[in-house]
Amino acid sequence: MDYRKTVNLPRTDFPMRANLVGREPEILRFWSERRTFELMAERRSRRRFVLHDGPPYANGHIHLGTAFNKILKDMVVRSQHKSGAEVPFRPGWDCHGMPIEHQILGRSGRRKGEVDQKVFRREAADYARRFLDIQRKEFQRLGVYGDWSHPYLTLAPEYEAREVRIFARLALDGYIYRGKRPIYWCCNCETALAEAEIEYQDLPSDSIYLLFPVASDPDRVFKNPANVYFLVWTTTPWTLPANVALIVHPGLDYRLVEFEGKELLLAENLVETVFGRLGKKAVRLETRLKGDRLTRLTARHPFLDRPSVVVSADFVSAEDGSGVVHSAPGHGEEDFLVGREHNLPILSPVDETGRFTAEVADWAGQSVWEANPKIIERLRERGRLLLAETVTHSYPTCWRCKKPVIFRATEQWFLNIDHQDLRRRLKAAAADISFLPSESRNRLEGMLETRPDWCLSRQRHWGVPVPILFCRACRKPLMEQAVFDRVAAVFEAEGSDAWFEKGPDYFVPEGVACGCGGRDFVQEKDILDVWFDSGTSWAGVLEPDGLHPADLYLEGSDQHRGWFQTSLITSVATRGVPPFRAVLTHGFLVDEAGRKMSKSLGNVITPADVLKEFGADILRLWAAGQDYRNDAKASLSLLTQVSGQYRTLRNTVRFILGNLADFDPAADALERDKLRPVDRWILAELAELSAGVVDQYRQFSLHRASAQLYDFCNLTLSAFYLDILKDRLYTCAPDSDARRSAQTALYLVVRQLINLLAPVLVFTCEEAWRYLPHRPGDPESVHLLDFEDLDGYRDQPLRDDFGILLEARRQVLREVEPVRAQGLIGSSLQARVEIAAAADILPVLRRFEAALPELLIVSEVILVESPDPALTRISVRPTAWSKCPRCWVYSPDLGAAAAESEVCPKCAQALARLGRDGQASPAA
RNA sequence: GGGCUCAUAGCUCAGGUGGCAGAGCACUGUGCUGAUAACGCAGGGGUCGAAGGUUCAAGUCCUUCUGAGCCCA
Repeated sequence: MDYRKTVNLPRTDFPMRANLVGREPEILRFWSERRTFELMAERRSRRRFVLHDGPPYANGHIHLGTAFNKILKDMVVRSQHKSGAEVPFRPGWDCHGMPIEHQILGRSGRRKGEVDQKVFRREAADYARRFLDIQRKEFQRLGVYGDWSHPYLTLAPEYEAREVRIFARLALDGYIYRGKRPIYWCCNCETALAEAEIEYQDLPSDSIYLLFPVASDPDRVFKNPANVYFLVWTTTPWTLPANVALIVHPGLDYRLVEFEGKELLLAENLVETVFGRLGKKAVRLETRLKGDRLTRLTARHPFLDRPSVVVSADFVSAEDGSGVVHSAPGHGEEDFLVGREHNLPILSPVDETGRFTAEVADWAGQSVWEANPKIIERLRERGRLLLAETVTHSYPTCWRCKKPVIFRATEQWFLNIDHQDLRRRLKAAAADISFLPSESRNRLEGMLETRPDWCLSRQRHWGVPVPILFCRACRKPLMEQAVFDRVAAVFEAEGSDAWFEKGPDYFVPEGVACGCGGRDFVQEKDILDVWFDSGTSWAGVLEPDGLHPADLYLEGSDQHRGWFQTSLITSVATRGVPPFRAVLTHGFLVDEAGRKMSKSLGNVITPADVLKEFGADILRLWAAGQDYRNDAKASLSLLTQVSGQYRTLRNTVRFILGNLADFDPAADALERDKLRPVDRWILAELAELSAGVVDQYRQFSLHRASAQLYDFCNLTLSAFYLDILKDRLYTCAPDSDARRSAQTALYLVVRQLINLLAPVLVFTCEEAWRYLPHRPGDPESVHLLDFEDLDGYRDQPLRDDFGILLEARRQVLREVEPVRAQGLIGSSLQARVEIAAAADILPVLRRFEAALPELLIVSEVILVESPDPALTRISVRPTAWSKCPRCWVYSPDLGAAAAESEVCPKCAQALARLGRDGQASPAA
């Protein structure tokens, strides 16, 4: 007889093959039709969790890094939602700034000065909106939850108005000043750059050693000052026309050496290095003195008729150059600070295109790069050059055009980072923020410690204008509440384009006049740094909805110097509190070898590639698996590895669903105390897992949560629990307590698995949810279901017992293997196992003796006390019993139940219960 | 040059307060054929980046070095 029809084999329509590429769009349509995200957003709760979306730049398609960031946010948001929180999540876009301006100028071949700003701004806005739409669709395709119909845009009128109000608050409180100081300047883009807009590259530079003759020596530190020269090192010859000082290190030893008739002064410990480079010998003279004894000296400029005073500063390196550096306060941050301390003039004879102005008569109109070799040549002619060579070192470049930038002193608007002790308040605020990983606190604090004032102005077209009016008569800026209010009100009603379309009178309320009595004003032309746009998003987005401060900001680690910092500054300065309670940073995207992804290396993977090849859930599972303290590694082979893990998860779910085809949780579930021990045990394990995973989610530890879930499916379920359950599920009568006990446990297991995995595998879990037998009142989407509490199933004593049983099982399995290798048995059911148990485990084995064949998947187990109480011995041989043709377990009692029967007693009972036709007929 | 971080199996990573090197993937062998483009079992594979030190005992603590990454100059 064919007994196959009498056993309860798994049945489900949940497909083994995922076909994510085809199925995910269908599920997206389902969410859209059923308004699933809206229903999620409608949840109201005592606990609110605000993750504020850092706005990606509305330019180009999303890349894998953007996708990674958004998926991490989504998993955090969704797990918070399932933990019972109310989670408003409003995605946003950064719409102003250089990248868009660059694009639009580039494709029309125009330069900055050749466009009509009003028309240009309209084009830029269209461009930003177009890419916002593209990126929105791309994010949605990844299954990311959010209020996609109402994203925030930094170009929205109400956003701009709130930004202006923050600027106004800062200005009225005295944080904003206009000043001349050196800033990063891109000669190609003709604009100031913020620190966050700088990229470092290895580039060759001139490296020259030159001579500054001593001009005066009031303390007579030299015997023959007229023949003494400072030996000076620099890598930027073009800054020499702006030289006003030489800087020495106060604590360093300086030595006079004789070379070709001249006496040269340089750091003692660098003498060998310098003259070694030159390949010449220098003779050390007796004179030797500390740097601080040099500071009353004056030197003479090597080719201009100008003195160069000698000052000291700690930053002078004792390892590079000569220990004497030339200082041009208009061309360097440190030089500027030293210059300010000594009241030195700030010369900056370079225009916005990087050409010398008329102040530098000899090279006026030439770019600083063209002038470099000519300046070197001039030094040579004057006999002031000792050595010229080329070095390669890391040099700041523009993030947009990749050209080297220069330091250039110009009039700019700044935020004074030390006003009212702001720097200290920022650091104090950082102490109250929680950082993940914790190292990032150091990093942010270190940057706050040393950061210069924030240069807020940009000489560009596409941005929010610096909302300042100057008095035409006295040139003083008009900083008054009434004026700022008016500007903000106009922006709110008309957008910031009004600034460029309307005259100054439009923004000056009736009766307002300058302190000098002037009533005639001109508008500032510069726009605000785009980082000021996004740095005030807490005011533009969170505050209006009462969501400031946010619970979490979650961005790549580059935002330490970007968004985290700019947001912190504006919020602490104007509100006294940070805009976030916690900061989570993740690493950058690299390939398998840890290299940065780049077109030239050909190792770039795009989200579109992954979607086409694998599906969004695979990308999400990959993202969940990344430990965000390290860089995120992505490659084809790593993604293939991830899809293998996905298959394991999917198959586990599918197998369980198949065994629940005839199970109605409302009618068929058994009470906990009616369950078999192993079923109670798996629920105890499940309860433990759930608590662990929910806790990991709470700590945003996604990679641990996903690893725990995977291990549970793979090790606890697939390799053990599901394997031993098959006999009971397949061969017991469908409605027997033995089978219902297993199904009761399986139901809770798979329901919980689907739910716990749902923040990661948003599509697959939604799909699986449709195949799960439902309880009355279940929501139609798994994403509307909260995490369910299983603490009632915890049972540590039982887990301890199973710890012993599972260890014994491992030993048995190992012993089965050689018997199999000898060809004595195939299936483990052919085995007879004799366990001589050690004293410490014997009582537990005895207690579970009846279940041992099931747990070991063997037919016969003989348990005895070991002669050596310290040692468990296991022996395996083929059983002498016969195979039951229905359940395949070997039995001594085949046919005992009835004369015509050939099956074992257990099967006979099941068949009797099934009825005459013997048809297993699950009531599906 | 400064700050921070990392280095454990071919790959991805676990290894609070020092106590016999772990898991998954991959690989090899094998069983089952009632999870079958599945599932089970077993196995090989590591001088824990290098060198010193503390200790009865170091992947773990200390020092130095090497290499890599990020940020800053």
